Amino acid sequence: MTNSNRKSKTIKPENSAPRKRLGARSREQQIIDESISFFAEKGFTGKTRELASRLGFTQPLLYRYFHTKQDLIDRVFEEVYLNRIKPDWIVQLQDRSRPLEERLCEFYTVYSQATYRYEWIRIYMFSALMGEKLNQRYIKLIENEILTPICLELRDYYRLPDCEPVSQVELDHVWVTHGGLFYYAVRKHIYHSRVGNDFSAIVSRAISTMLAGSKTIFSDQFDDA
Amino acid sequence: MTNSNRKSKTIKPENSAPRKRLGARSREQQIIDESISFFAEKGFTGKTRELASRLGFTQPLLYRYFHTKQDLIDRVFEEVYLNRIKPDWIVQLQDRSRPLEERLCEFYTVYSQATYRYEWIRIYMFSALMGEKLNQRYIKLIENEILTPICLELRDYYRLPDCEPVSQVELDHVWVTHGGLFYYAVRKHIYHSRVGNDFSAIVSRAISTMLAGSKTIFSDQFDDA
DNA sequence: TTGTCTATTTATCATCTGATAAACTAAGCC
DNA sequence: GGCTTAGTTTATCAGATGATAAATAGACAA
Repeated sequence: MTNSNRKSKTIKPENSAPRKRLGARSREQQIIDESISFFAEKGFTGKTRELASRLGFTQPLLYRYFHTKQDLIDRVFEEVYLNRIKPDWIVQLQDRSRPLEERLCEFYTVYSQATYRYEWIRIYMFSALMGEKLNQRYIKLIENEILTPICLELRDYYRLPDCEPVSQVELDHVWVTHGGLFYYAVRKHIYHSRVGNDFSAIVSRAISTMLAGSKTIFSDQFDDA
Repeated sequence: MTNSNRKSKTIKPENSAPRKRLGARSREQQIIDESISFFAEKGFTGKTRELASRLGFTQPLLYRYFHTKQDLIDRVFEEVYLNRIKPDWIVQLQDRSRPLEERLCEFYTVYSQATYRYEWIRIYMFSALMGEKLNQRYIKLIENEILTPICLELRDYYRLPDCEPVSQVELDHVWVTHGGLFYYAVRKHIYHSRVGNDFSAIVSRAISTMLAGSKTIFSDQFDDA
């Protein structure tokens, strides 16, 4: 009865491909690549059999390359979170020989190209909802390596003193713009919503608005100092 | 063997509560309430046995009130998406006898109180990742009932003509602020991140910035008209 | 008290799903 | 060819999970 609907044992001559046999290295990378795409679409409750089916082989083969499903998921996390932010971006961001508006637009262009992708955005959100610690570490990284430097550049832009540490108020304020731009990717890849197709123009307008309108917010930080 | 770890059959005198017996109505509402909290935390792959355990009764009882798990999830969706946006908010938003800045701040205060909650934000994001159609309908509702009116108020604010329909550029621009504020709730409830505790002040600064800095963005819409 | 109704539990099923062991087979080497 | 190595499949397990049927028991009425 279990065998009644299995007829593939001996009858497989019409299958054009005899059977691919990949080396361990390339097979492993192939699995990781497809897993990113697969888990991005289905979430981490996606079934191993369906993943294997997409890869064109049977489910137990996955366990030759990854001891458990969680091991595979961890590798996917690594791939998603690791080396996303290039240190050079922050260096460029702080190059005061160029206009801040230009630097910010350029930064968000390269940053968005690296992260505002279907796979990245969705895996990022899935893992955050799961309470993954990597996500929280990543947020701290963004605050320390990106938003805090931006706050300091804004102080310089508004010709304000730069003695005190960046406050939560300043941080929250740049988070609004940062989050607003990130939310473009959420609308596109998670909500599957219709969005404007010229993202660099959206960035340009958002940055221009923030610079033109935030002076008093940053100034107020030093009123009673 | 199956029975070896079951000792609750006859021995249950020490359990203080003998056994609650609720009416159908109140039990059903109790299940929905707890389900919202449960699925918000675990996602919709949360197990029915764990949900029942939280409710203090056994798993099959769920199936007396909801025919399938999906039925229960659908009820949770309804509860989350239904009647979130009160028509009066939009009426107030368009009351030009009051300053726009004041109206926008007030709107985002009531709007955030209704939606920027742990349960709501998480269920919203889980369902969006699942590709729920209700989510896409909700986004359209926001665009039509909230963001488009805001764009029209901004045109009035900048004393621009109000003849053409609201463009995608205008919409995308107010989406940045709207999304930036929404992202505050994402950081708080999904990333479990440290956020400023005075959200109304954050709203106030974001609105003030947008109004002070967006004039050229909206004006440019009518340059070549 | 007794009886009826229905809320709740116990027992159980069928299927799914992650994981393992063993059989199979393609590829390289002698 | 025959041998060895390693990539792949087949068969299968054990536990989890949504769902159902039947047994149990609290509440209320006569």
